[in-house]
Amino acid sequence: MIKPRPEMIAETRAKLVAAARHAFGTVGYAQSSMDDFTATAGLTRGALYHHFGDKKGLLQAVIQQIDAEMTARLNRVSAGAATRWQGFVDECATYIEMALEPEIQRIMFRDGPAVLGDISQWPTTSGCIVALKKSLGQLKQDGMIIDIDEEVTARMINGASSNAALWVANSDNPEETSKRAVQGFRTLLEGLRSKQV
Amino acid sequence: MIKPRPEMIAETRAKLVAAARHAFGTVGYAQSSMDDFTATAGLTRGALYHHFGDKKGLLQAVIQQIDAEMTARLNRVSAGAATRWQGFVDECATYIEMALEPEIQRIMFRDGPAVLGDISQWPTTSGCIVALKKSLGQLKQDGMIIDIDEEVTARMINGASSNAALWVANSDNPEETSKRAVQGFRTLLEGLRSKQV
DNA sequence: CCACTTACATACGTGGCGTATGCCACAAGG
DNA sequence: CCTTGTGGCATACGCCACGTATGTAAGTGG
Repeated sequence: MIKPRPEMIAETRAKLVAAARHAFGTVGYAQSSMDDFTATAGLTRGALYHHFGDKKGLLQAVIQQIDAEMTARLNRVSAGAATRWQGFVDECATYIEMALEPEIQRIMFRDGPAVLGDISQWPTTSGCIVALKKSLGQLKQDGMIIDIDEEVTARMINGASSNAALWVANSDNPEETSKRAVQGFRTLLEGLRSKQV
Repeated sequence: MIKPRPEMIAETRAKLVAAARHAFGTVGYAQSSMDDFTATAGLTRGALYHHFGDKKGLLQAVIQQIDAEMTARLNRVSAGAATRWQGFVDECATYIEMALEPEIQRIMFRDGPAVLGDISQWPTTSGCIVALKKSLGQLKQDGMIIDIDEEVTARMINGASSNAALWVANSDNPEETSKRAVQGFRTLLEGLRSKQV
């Protein structure tokens, strides 16, 4: 019944990440007291410093977890679409939808960049950016889209969607505004398609 | 020789804003000690709390100042272009260039949103967004661009350029990367033009 | 000239962070 | 077994930064 040692450690780390994720996602990184959320995990800051070095280290771990979830979700969406182009569009729409979730928005698009800097500087390169780049590369190979710089375009799509989401989430009428945003996004993406009549 | 009272006050406020702007722009908002940068302005936190309420209030004042400068710069650029479309493209390119400046990037695109939330929630609505919207509206009236949602598009351009700039600024070779970014941006904007043969 | 406000400085309390240290469980070696 | 580490985590301490409460001098209106 007694769990093996490595499992206990993993559980401790998971509990800390979960507690921090909740705190960061609700009240924000700077407003989250380490004493508080470690206590809710049944631990103290001692465990935190031991496993993650400092508050920023824990934020990185949280981000890594969320990013993995988001990447998996994006891959599922693009894989389930009829055409590659449709898959890409769906992927972008999903990206906006995800950016609407308060936890993702706060951690991935606001506090994350503010505390850790640009994504490319993060230890764990963002899987979402990679996923977008991959989709763009395939579309280019297939001749579905014009000749673009995948890296640049992926970055801009990332920025555009996160910003659009921020705007939607803070609007008076999120549902309706969301439709406007997604529609505007589709229009923007249409401009990337090949002019095949 | 003795300056009138209101002028003294304005000077005090200006000194605080300037000192905070420098501190925020170099070491970042969270890392800036109020005691430190008020001291470099020859004042104390007492003056800060009196005029700006708290640290966030001072950040708002700093942002307002920078935003005014950026808006003026954007307006100059678009006014000096040959055509409206060219003016708009130049405006966007200028936006990316501005986002490359460390002070603007840090304050306007990283710490600002992280501390104050979405721009639309800021007390002083961002003049830059308004400028972009205005340009888009005129282009639409002129029939130069397809039918788009100006608000959404302005937001996405804002997000795309700020993110692209963040990427450029942290790349190994900023000059070359900047060219790639601007070029990619132009390509994206081309997609908005009317299909007038 | 006096009451009152304004524009700041000073003083204090609190809370959060980082580090140093301590304790306990477990694992390895004799 | 006993002993000697070592890793996992808690406790204790000091520091720094923020916010507020209070003080004070200069200005302002009646």
